[in-house]
Amino acid sequence: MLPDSLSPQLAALVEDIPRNGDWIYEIKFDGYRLLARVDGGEVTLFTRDGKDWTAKLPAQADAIRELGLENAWLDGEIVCLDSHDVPNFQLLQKAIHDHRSRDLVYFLFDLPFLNGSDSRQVPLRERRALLEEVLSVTTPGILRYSAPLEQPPQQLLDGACRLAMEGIIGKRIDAPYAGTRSDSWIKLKCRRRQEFVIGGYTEPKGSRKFFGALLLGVYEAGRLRYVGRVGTGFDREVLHATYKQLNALEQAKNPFDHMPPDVRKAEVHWVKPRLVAEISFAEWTDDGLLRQAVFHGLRVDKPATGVQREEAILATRIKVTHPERVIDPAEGLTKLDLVRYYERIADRMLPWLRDRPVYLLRCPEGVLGEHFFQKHTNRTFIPGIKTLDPALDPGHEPLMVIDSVEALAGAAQMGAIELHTCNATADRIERPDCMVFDLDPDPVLPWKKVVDGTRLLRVVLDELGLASFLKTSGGKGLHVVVPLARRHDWDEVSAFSQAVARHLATTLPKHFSAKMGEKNRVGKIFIDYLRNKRQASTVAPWSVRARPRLPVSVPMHWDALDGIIHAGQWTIAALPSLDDDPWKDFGSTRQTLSKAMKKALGID
DNA sequence: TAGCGGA
DNA sequence: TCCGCTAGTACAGTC
DNA sequence: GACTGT
Ligand SMILES: [Mn+2]
Ligand SMILES: [Mn+2]
Repeated sequence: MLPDSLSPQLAALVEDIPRNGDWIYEIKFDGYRLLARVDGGEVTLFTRDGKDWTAKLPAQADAIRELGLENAWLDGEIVCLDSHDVPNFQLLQKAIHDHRSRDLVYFLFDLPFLNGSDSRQVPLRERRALLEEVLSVTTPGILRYSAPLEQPPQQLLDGACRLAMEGIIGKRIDAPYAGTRSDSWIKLKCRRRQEFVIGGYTEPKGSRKFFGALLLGVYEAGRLRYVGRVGTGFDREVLHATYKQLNALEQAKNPFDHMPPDVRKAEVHWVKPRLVAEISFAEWTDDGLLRQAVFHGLRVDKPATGVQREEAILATRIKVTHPERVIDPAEGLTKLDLVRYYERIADRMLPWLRDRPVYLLRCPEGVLGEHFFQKHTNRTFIPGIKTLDPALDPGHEPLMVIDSVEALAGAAQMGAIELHTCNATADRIERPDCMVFDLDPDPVLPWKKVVDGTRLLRVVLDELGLASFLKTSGGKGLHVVVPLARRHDWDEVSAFSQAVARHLATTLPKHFSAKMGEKNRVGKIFIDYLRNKRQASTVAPWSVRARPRLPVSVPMHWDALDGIIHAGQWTIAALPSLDDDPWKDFGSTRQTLSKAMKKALGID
């Protein structure tokens, strides 16, 4: 009997090409795994986790139907081939977004059920013969048979890596179809390789001479971050030569920004972070550490301070149209300048963007041209952008999330100069995780008054017991942000912020207004608490503003407040030092709005 | 900006 | 293939 | 009820 669902066989990750057994090899498709269920005339397409994608891929469903099978389960991968016939994941995402299923190719590689019989127990060799026969009635186009590659596996792997593909898949020709991860299917991944700074070494153990492992790091925002150790890849001679160089650089102080978690103080020697090592490794772990690092030599030609984590994403740099278009006539800044800024600032900015809806202020003709605000994906496709469950904003296209350099630069390519974020994360959208006070001064108010007013707001928040963080707006005023535990709902946070604004406007009516509108803030600062409404948003930290000179909203230390001379003081061309992060404690500050605070503000 | 329909 | 057209937020607050 | 600022 034909099952309603089928769990696909997955490949186990292995390090080495197997020596025993009969294997066939295929390229590791850069696409989505797709299973097809045929029952009479009815075809359903399922993703690896069982989502029904039939409606997204009508051309493939039709093509399968035309095979005229009584019933079957077919297994394969849906891909989009680029102009060189190489599967390209980005093109695939775009084609699916655009509903262009005709441009996609469904490579089929297995046939676990056919015409009433369960072929999962028959050897792969026979299943593939059946599959080839089934597909012989159609000319290869939308459906193709994934023919095994003919060269020896090592050659295949080398070739795949040269083409920047992920690796290759091996399958045992005599094995049944396992509905789980199994070692009869293996994946051989391309190893990664880059340079790292040596920040220390450990004592040798046993018969090992000179040192045990090198402690490696990369620079991130001016600090050396530990990424793991490497203890293999050197012969005795290299070991000795490296040791001599390390010895000369020994110092008492740990050069990393944190103590490496996996080394004991007693066994470690720190060195000045000057030496650069070439390392290959299997992959980055989710914690940002190296897996299976191997030493390949010292690099004498590279300065250590330039060593950073190299992202595979850099290979897929987005295409910038009209790079020379001047988007800011005041300074002659171009669209390419904007894209480069966002690429450069991504590491700093992404933590404030990931996990929450982002809204774009798009200015395709630059800061002086018409602009519009975009909350939903609509027709725009930005490579790498994530979409949220449409249920978060019913009756609309999905909301967007940016969590990669690629998507950030892609947004800029789409003419998005400003990025605004929601005060809540997508997973708990009804519980804001911060409260924003947007200080909007009368434009003619002397700057000193703005600084004084901002300090007064801080004092009030301090007295309530709330820590707050400061940033420039990039426009006329400053922003003060209070991190919150995700406990209160929008109405509560909004009412609280309004009460704070009212309190200041009541006690210091010469300085503050709690009412919107130009007339209400003559000679004063309007404390805009309306940023705390459910559908409102605030310009994100590190966002550029769509104003002359392209100013940036920059996070600041409170004790730097007096040094600020203008809210638009920093621009994409002139940023403060990024060495330290003034908001580094933001994430660990979780505060609740207590009864006592509300009482102090007179909220019932 | 880019998708679309029409020329 | 080229060209012109068009969509793209949601509020509270103020007057 | 229209208009405004964000
Ligand atoms: Mn403002
Ligand atoms: Mn405002």
